Amino acid sequence: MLADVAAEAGVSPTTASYILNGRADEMRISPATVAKVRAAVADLGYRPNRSARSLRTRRTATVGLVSDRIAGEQHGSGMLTGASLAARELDHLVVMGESGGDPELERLLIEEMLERDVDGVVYATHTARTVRLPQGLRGVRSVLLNCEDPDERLPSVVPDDVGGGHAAVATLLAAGARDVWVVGEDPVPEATAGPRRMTGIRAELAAHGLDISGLVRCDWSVTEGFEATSRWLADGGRADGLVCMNDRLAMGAYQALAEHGLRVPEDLSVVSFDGSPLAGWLRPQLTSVELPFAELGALAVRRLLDAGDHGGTVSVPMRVQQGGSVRRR
Amino acid sequence: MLADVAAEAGVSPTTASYILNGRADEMRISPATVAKVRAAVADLGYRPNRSARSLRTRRTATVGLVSDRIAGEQHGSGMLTGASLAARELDHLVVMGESGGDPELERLLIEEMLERDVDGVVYATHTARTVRLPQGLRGVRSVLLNCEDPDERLPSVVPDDVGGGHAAVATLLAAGARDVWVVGEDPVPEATAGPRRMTGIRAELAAHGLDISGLVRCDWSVTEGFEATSRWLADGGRADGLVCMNDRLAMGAYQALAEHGLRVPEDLSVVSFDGSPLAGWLRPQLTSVELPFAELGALAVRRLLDAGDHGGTVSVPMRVQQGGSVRRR
DNA sequence: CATCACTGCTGAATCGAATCAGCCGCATCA
DNA sequence: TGATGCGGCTGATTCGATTCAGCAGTGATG
Repeated sequence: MLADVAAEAGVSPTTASYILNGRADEMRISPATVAKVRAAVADLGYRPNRSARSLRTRRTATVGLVSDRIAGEQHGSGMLTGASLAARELDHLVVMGESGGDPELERLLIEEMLERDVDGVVYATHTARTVRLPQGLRGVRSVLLNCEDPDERLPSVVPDDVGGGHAAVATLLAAGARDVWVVGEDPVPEATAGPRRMTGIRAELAAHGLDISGLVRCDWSVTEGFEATSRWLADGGRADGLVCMNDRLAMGAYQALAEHGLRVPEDLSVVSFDGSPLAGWLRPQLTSVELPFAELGALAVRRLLDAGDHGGTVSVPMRVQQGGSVRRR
Repeated sequence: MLADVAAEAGVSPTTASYILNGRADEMRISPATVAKVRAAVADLGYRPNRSARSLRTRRTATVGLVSDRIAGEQHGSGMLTGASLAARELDHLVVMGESGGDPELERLLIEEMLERDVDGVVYATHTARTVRLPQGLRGVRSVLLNCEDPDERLPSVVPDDVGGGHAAVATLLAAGARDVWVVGEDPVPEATAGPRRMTGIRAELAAHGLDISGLVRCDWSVTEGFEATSRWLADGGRADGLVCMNDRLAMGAYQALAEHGLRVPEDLSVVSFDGSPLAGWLRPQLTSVELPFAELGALAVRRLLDAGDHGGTVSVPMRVQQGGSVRRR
């Protein structure tokens, strides 16, 4: 313990404490004494007891991360990776809990985290959406991850879906596409990804004097993507560029296109959103606008621990992950 | 704080403490007093300060979970979900850290967890394999998750890959397959999934007087699956049943089969391992022997917190997740 | 030469629980 | 009647740090 270090160095625990907390200069401790204490620390392999420290300081060098199911789902778990790494860089650890969407479990998790004096809480959702900050987090330092609360001015970290929409269309236009259809429509009212991507898509087309040629309505699953695209093709649907709202949808669309004898990218170009591993598994590999999950998670933790952060939403750019689904010119 | 509760109830903090720690009977505290204290607790909304408690008891109601990259990869993150839920059920929280495979980062994470007095550490790997327990965990209560240390008799939780191999082949045999090929071969010497699955596969075939007809060698990626299977088909390869070592490989095999005009399951049946979401995305949906990640994670935490656990490996059964890739008879 | 400021350090209290070693009063027993 | 036991509770210490208030010694200042 600290007392042993102090004894070994021949100083008081107070002095040792100041030195270990980087307050040596402030407290005018002589370099000689500092050296003695550091030597003692190294000698004894001293490691502070975090519980004791937390008891006094009410800080634990720990951040909470509550989510609905970001670990459970395939891709979004990158947010955890990013959060974990960023926390480590700032000498913190992540305490995580998954509610699976159950509000009561969520309440319990938050309560347990606060009991353990986490220095702040990241509240994350698997799907980009609007949320209401849980009661238990009111007054608690927190950052929203992949979601926003329109009623509160909270720090919030989300992907830049509008910019992503621009990028997706820009990729198609650069390949010469002029007849662009969109596949997928977000059915959940709170979800933000769909509408924002659509905003970007339309704006980028408008900048070239175009608009979308049409919308193939379906939700964001492989089977829906397949069926909706099949129906569209069966009805004589045609396009030279397809924007799919996510990679799974695109996979379904690929299946439908193949069944109708259409080749990607020779007959039409396809771009989608997510940049998930799936994009790299399809043939041809899918050009997809990447959700920067790890960055989102890391930024959320950094903002949480940045005392100077003054709230508001930060949108992280989405980059185009090149595949082979857009025709080269 | 506890002192307030005691004051409100008109008893000493000692008494209140005993009651809240379930030692009322042992300490012969009268029911009347217990009731008073409980009322005061409810009244004041008392929540114990965990740091203070930890300082005395050296327990934090927290478990560490260090992994290489189980969050980072798509499917295995289910282990986190399971661990989180099991921890909650036992009134614990999970402190997680991802090393990304970097031994130095792993060391740091473990050190930080121990400093924070986690009650134990789950050491998890993304890929089922043998490992050596990290130095920092020697003498620390720990459970291996999805890995085993052959040199130590540690509690370890892994999927039953041998049983999975049996199940995969049983499914094919039940569909009438007699000419069974295996696609995929584990190139990493420490990996255990491949060899064990192969053991089960051969044993189940042997039980029916058969053996595998051949092995299509490749590592476990979509592109390798595609290329290796394509080569095999080009060389005149034929089978009525294909066992793919994982779902990604199977996806590659699907692509190759389609290119060669072979239909699943009409021309041959396919089973694979993982039971990942991908299996449900393929057409036809893939019959796959599921890796029970959530169960594995949950069991690891339960064993970690079970003082009566005496070590040794527990293999969790792998169930067949039915798709449409095996011919019905 | 008294006052003052400054340097370099320390003693003691504090955070909020857990827990050991009793203590008081009353019934029982020889 | 005095010893003994037990039911029901409490005082004081402890866990290991942080931190406030303050105290010697020294040199400068008026």
